[in-house]
Amino acid sequence: MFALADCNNFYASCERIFRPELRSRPVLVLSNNDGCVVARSNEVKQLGIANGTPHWQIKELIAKHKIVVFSSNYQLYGDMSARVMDLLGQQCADLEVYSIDEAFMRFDFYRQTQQKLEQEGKRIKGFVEQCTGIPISIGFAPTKTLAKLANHISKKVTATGVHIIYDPFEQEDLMKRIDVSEVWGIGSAYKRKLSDYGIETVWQLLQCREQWFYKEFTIQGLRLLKELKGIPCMDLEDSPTSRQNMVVSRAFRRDVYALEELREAFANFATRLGEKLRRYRQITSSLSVFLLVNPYNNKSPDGRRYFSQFIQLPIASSNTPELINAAWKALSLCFSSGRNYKKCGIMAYGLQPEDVVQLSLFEEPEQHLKTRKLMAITDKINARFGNGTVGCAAALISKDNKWQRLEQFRSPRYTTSWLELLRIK
DNA sequence: TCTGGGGTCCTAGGACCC
DNA sequence: TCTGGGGTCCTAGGACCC
Repeated sequence: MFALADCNNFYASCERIFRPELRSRPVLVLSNNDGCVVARSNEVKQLGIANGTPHWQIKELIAKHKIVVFSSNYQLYGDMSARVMDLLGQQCADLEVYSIDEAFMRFDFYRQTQQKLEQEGKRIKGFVEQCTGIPISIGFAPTKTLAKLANHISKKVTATGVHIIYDPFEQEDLMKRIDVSEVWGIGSAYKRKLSDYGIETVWQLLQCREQWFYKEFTIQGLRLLKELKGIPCMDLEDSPTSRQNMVVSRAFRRDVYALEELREAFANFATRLGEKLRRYRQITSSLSVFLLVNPYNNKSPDGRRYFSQFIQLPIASSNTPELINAAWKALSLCFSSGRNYKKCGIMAYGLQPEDVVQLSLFEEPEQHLKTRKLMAITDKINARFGNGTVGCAAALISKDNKWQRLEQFRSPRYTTSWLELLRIK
C-alpha cells in the first residue's frame, strides 16, 4: 500500500506559522521576481484566483479583499519542508521525498481494514501538524498514481484530509466527478487529446483499452492507465538519482535588446551556475545558453521565439571564469539584434562528480587548477560575508538591472538566519 | 525500373511534474 | 509598465558505423 502525504497550500501555510494572525486571512505567495501567483490559502482559492495569475492583474482584488501578499522565501520553505519530511520519516522508513511539499510512503498493512487505515492516516496527520504547524493531507492506495488521486480527493472532494482507494472501480460516483486533468501525468495536451475522444472524467478513463492507450499515448500513457486501474508500475525511488542537468534562468522585468546587457546577465547566470555546481560537487563539460523573445509581444523579425547555442568546454569545469567565457562565446553565436528578449538562461548538461575530472590531453591544466583553488576561496568568503562579496568584475550589476530578483514582500528567514529570528515583545 | 538491414549515439523538441 | 524557475522522461530523426 502506498501513501502520499502532501502539505496543504504549503508556502502559504509556512508564512502563517510565524504570523498566526493571518490564519483567518487570505494569503498568497508570488513566484520569483514577484511575477505571478504560486501558492494560495483557501480563502484566495475561493476568490477564484488561479495559480499562475500575474500579480499586476489582481492588484485590485488584493486591495479589495485585503489579501496578504508574500514574495517566495525559499530558505524558510526549504527548512520547514526538511522538518516535515523528517517527521514523516519517523512514521515510515520507506519514504520518498518527491517534492518540496510531498512525500510517498509505503506501508505493509494492505490487509488492514479501512477503519484502521483511516485511523493511522489521521494519527500521522495530527502528529505532523502538532510538531510543525503545517496542515497535511494523506491518500492511501495500491499504486502511486492512485495515492496521488486519493490525496486530491481528501483535499478537494471529501475534505476529510485522509482518503483511501482500494479499488477505483468501487468508487464509481467519485470517479465520475473527477476531471481527467487531476490524474498525475495528464497535462494540458493530453487533456485536450482525451477530450477529442470524448473522455472527460476519471471514470471514462478507467474504461479505456490498454492497447489503444498505448498507441495514442505511448509507453507513459500505458503505465499511467495501468497504475490508475490499480496495477503498480512504479516503485518508491529510494536513492535520489544525482541530477543530470542544472539550469539558471531569469525573466527580465522589461524587454532587452542590447548585447551588452545580455553579456552582463550571462556573467551573472554563469556565476550562479558555478556556485551551484560547486555546492553539489559537480562539474560540467558542456553547456547551452538560450534566449526567449517576449511571447506576449513578439517583435522578432522572423517570428521565431527560441534561440539556443550549445558549447563544449575545453575541460569539464565548475570554474566561474571559464563558464562566463563559454557562455559569452555561445551568446555571441546565437544573438542577433532587433529582437526583444524577455527571458534567458544557461543550462549545464551531463553533470559529473568533480573528483573524476578528465583533463584534456593537450590542455595545460595548471591555470585551471589555480582557478579552482580561487573558486574555493571565493565560496568561503561569500559564505561568511554574504553572497556577492567577491566575484568577477564581469558580473557587476549596472544600475538599471533587469534580471535581479525582485522580492518586495519577502518575510524574514525565521528559521535559518540569526538576524531574522522571530522576536517576542 | 532496380538501390540492405540493423545498430548506436546525439540533439531538438514535446510532454509532464512541482 | 507588470506574465516564474527548475527539473525529468520520451520520441523522432539525422549522422554514422558495419
